[in-house]
Amino acid sequence: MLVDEPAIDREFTYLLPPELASGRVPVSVGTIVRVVLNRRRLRGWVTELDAPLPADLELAPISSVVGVGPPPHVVDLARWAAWRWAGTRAHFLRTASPDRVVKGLPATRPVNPRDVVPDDPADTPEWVSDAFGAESAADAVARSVGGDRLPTVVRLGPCADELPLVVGALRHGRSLVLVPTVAWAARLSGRLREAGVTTALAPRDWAGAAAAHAVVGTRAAAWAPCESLDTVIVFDEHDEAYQEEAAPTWNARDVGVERARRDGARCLLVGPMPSPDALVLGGRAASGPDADPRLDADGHADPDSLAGAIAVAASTVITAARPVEREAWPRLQISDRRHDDPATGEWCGEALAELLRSDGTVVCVLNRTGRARLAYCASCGELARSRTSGRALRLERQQFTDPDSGDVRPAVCEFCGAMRFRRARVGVKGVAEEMERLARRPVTQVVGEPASRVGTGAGTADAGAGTSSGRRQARPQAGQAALYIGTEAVLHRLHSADAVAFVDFDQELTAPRYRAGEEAFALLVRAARLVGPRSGGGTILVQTRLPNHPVLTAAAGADPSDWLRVEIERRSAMRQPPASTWALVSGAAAPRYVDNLSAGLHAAELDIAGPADGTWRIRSDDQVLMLDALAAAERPSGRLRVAVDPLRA
DNA sequence: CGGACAAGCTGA
DNA sequence: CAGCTTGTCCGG
Repeated sequence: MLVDEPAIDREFTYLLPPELASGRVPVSVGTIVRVVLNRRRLRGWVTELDAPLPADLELAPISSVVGVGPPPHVVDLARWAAWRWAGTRAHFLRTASPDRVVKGLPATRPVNPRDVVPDDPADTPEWVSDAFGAESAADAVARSVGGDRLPTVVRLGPCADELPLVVGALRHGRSLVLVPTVAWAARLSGRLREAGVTTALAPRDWAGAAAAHAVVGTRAAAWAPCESLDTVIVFDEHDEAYQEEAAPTWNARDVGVERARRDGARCLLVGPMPSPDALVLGGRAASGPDADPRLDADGHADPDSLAGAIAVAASTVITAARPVEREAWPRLQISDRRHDDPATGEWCGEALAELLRSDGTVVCVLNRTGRARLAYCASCGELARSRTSGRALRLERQQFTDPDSGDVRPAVCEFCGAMRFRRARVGVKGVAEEMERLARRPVTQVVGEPASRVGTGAGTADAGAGTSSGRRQARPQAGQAALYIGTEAVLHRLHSADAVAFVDFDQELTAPRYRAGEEAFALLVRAARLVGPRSGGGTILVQTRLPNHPVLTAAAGADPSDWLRVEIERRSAMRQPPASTWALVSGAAAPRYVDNLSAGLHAAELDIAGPADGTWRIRSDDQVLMLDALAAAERPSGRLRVAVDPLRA
């Protein structure tokens, strides 16, 4: 058995007294038990029955059987995840276990889809049938080399209804549906129940998940105790909410993909923009040393075949017809700040001013961080950016510093040759006050937790209430029109608006993070959900000095494929995830752990850099080799953090 | 992790 | 040298 103490990542053997073996809770792999280890009473999981008896050792008995735990295949999944994110099994088994004691599971009945899902193929859009229909090219490739069914990537506009896809899946059998937010999970499970589907909202209804036909939930639901899944669907698979920020930095989408692979289930990765990670998953069954059709005989990735696999996946993305996808996006209006009349204020262009004076509900987004970072040409208005990475250059004493290379060069505009630059400077408080004056109506500020009002006017901040069932609210109620300003949190707290305006989008587009473009796109997706579909007449307004940035072109045209191609090429060229696997190693024990790594078998093929700020960066183009090396290196005692492919790096 | 036990530091 | 801190080891 394994104790619930991640720092003790070792198995111990105990005796199972006959009276506990025949108790109310049957003992199997995954069962939660209580033991005494080194005078401490600890909870833990059974990992093996009839384990070999260690010689010359008096075994202690298990103290008690606590309750039902994760099923054996989930215990094994935890073993895989511990390898995949260089963590401990206990960490994942915790996530996979109920938060209260469960003494028994409801009986699993065979699923008859006709009984639980209204059969209305006439209402089923073509792209939904496509997602379940003929084997995709990627499937065919995988089968031809004897591999498993690969995930299918489905592009679904932000305002499209997800229900037909879920219903399509339920017609085939049991489904695990992952969504990024609790509100979304609650809404979807409510709709499924209304339709008569036996639904469990995981992880709250942990035991129910074992027998339900549909299991719906957020990140932790990837570990729900369901059996014999037919389909795993991940909605908004690009969403950062799926990834744990603390080490181990596991991602629920990836767990879902692996789970589907192990169950032989269909896997749909759905979202307005297929993430580069999803395309890699769709192109290779990234599933450890066991079986991977894209790996050579020694289990290592061939970069050429990986690139080919990504290309196959990209070309087999399932999409709705163009007009349908366009309808699922609101209009995107780009306000080019390079030539805007500065008389309307440093932060506010003509288009935004007009929007503020309108009588609709307008949500303004302004991330206050790094506000003094951007510099733009005083004569032509172009933003100063690195030619290689597109990141914003920092202006100091008439000189530019490239955040990547550290190169310093004189501040000369690459577009017009002028030598005078201004700093883009916007503070949220000042903007809120000026905005109120400009709009002649109260502005509600949404930053941290509760919404607070600025100024004196009335105006209610009915944020975060969320509807628990029914369709996403598309339009605000009459008379509720209001003006909001906030950090991106405002997009999570409100659920509908006539317009969303990004006061300074360049900050998102040029942020010094390799996922900046993806994150910027994700913001536009959130905004689109507030505003509603194209026919609703709502608008996303983006103030920018980069009006031709591919992220903006993608959202404006409701087609992210061109941008995605560029993004994947850049990630490959710069050896960023998912083209390369990274691990950040820090903590007091980090120096000794890195020593062990460099002394290991494949050290020559690892790119070890650091320490910078006490953190080492390990990198390899070969994920399997890298993760094997991380697992093989002995972990010295003391604090050690290993973050595999963290979001911010 | 946290209890045990050993080795090191301190103060009257 | 008792009393306390700090460090290392190890668990069934």
